[in-house]
Amino acid sequence: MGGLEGNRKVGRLAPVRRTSTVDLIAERLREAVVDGSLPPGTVLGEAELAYQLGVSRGPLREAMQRLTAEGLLVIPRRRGLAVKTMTPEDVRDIHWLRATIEPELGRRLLTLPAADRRAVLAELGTEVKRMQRALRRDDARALGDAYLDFHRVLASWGGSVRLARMLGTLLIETRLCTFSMFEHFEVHRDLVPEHVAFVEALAADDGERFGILVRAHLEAEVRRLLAEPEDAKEDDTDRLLAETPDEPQPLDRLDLPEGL
Amino acid sequence: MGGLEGNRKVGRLAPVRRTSTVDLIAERLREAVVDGSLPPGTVLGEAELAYQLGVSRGPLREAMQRLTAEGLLVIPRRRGLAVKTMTPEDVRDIHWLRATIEPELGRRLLTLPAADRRAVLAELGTEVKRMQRALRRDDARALGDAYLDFHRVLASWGGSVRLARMLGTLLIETRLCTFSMFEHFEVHRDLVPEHVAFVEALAADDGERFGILVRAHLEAEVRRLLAEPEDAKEDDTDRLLAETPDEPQPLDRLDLPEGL
DNA sequence: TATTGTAAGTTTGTCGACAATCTGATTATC
DNA sequence: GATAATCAGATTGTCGACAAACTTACAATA
Repeated sequence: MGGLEGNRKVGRLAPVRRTSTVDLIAERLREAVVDGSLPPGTVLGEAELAYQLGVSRGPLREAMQRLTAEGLLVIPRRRGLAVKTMTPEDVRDIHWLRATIEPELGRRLLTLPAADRRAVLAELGTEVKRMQRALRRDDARALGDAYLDFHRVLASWGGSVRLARMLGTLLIETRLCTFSMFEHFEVHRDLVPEHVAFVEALAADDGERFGILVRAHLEAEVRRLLAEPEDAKEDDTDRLLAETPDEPQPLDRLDLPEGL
Repeated sequence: MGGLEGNRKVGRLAPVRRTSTVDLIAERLREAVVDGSLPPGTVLGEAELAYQLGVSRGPLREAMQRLTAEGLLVIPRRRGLAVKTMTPEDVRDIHWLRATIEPELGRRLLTLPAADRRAVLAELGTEVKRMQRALRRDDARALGDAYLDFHRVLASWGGSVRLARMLGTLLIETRLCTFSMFEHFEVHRDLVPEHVAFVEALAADDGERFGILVRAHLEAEVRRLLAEPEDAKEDDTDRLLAETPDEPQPLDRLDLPEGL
């Protein structure tokens, strides 16, 4: 009788979460992208990468396709894989999209039952505290991670699987924007008070104010990221990546994700 | 001098669009999904499908991963690939998302320069005419195709690559909703006047009205699709697919696309 | 009769190998 | 001296094959 307790409702076992190798590789690659071990413009050979991951090239190539569909990787012809370098246009696009999505998420959050709403606010509060601790330690990396998790919490409670997935990708792309524009993290002091204000607005049931604050934050981020538009990263890796033409692509049909 | 004319600006040749095999396969699969040759719940073996497409299993598996990331396919463990069957919850999610996105697109369209705006209206008008012709012929298939293209035009002029890509996927998913709920197309008479009204609202610069109309249309679509929630498609293919549990999945972390 | 155990068959998941292609540099020619 | 052509090297794209895992059917037992 001791030991395996808790299976009171016998028909309701939690399903076993078995994850495939491709999933593991994809997750590993995403981690590497967000933590900066694969900076934008990195061009890696498949054989080398597969060896590092301890898998064969087959599953790796499958995972690459997954990341490509998410827009985090580009696959230049016969040149392995490259982490996407975000252009100023990408920066604007990503942040504009987030500025459209996140206020909507806030609005949806406020329609949740009271218990759930308390739970969300608690989770958000936890992340803000993480941000505060990171700021005190001047740990830009930890600050950025907590920032991502804060917005991931927002996504996960939005009630839409698709939107959550999309915002999750957008957040990784946001991180790529930072890496594409600057060489490394920098501590961003305004971030914490801004997010405290976000939580306060939500706690006060003021979805309108939340939206305004979020939009202001994101616009400020765009300005900060695009402050010096020209001198940002002009090394050779970018030119290799530029094989994918960003400007002259014919605008007749950009309907579906196709390698890009 | 005859022959190859038109290269006046010599430095501005259109880049050669070379498409990889994986791209071709992925596009082919998407076509098959939208035209109904791969109905929701279809479980196909890799070898069989690869043979039909005339390729090896390698590239096919890579394309599968691409479609999986888009949410059109699910990959049950060791059971090949299955076209996603949309649940009522999916139907609501997809249409709610579209109801959030498309009004925003309309608003953005109205900020375009006059010339572009005329071009959009022209393209939209063309699609509406296609819808009208299809309706006169009682061709539900053609009507549905024109419907998709109408909204694709909307997406392509929205000024956001990411949003365009996302709406493109959402539209295919919309088609999957139809296939998941009904056995086949049905001619939908209200569709044409509704879309005429959309174009009129845009032509009148009334983004507000456009948004209201679009939301109304999408809500009506949800009601129509979920009219008979129980008797819709209860064959064995669905149960096979149900290996991916829709209800009892632990809701702790739904942050990133992982197979699902 | 229902349930469990066993076994065969089929299919996936993974790996290794081959060939086509691209890159980069070196050489020859105008 | 600069441009074009050639050649070697390396890497991707694709295919075939093997082993593990899962499914399904059948048989045995309680």
